[in-house]
Amino acid sequence: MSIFKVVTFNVNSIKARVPIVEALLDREGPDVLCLQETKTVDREFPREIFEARGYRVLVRGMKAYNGVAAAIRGEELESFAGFPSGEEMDPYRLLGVRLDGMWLVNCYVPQGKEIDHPDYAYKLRFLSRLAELVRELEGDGEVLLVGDLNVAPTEADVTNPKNKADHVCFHRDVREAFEGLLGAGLVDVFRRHRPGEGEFSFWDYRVKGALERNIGWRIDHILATRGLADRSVDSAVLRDYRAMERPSDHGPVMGVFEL
DNA sequence: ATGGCCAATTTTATTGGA
Repeated sequence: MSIFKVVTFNVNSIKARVPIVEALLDREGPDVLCLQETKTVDREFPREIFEARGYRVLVRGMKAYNGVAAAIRGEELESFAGFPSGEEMDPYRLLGVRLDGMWLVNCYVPQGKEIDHPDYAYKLRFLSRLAELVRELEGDGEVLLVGDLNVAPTEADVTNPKNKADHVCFHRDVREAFEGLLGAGLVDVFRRHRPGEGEFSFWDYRVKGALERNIGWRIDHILATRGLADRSVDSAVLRDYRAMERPSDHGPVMGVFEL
């Protein structure tokens, strides 16, 4: 029996977040750290902060936008970026890594902009493909899907849900798409351990005192297939990192498993 | 209460984020 800790963190630029990510690695010592919105081309990614601490790092980044990375302890057995038959930007939003005993999937789902914007249709397609991918990967065993899914799945996952019906992160269609992931066999690991209200992972910079007043969204998720979810022992939002100097607008989300 | 923020690039404005 060993402890396996995963942390997912939308960094909103890896270069701007080096001190916070270093603190996260040193204090939490995750086995796997998945990052989104790294906003940095691969040759400029600060691999050294991970490698100096004994991690291997897989990156798929581009200039200014998007970008995902995974820091892992030990060797990946196999990896991929994007969907088998996907779209141009998908590889900068989806990283799959075969670890010992599971497929790890790190994703940054498109935000969608507005309900009538083409990006929202792309978001729904992305989530639909993600559910399809999960079903395929389940053929190999357990699947751990983490990342910024840009969906608050229930009314408990956002402040003032009543006026968010047409929001691209809360619209009924996008919540239905999230349900499609659960329908593919994934379990909301965070909710298994934290059933209460006011559990958020994103607090908008623009809302004055958002963190102190806890006005936010739970859009960063840790989902796992049943066998893995049954071995989870804890999950939490690490909001201290949102309160640090020069923070991301997201907080890291942690999941702990006994494997 | 979605902007008043923040980060990046096309930088002393614009764009995207959620």
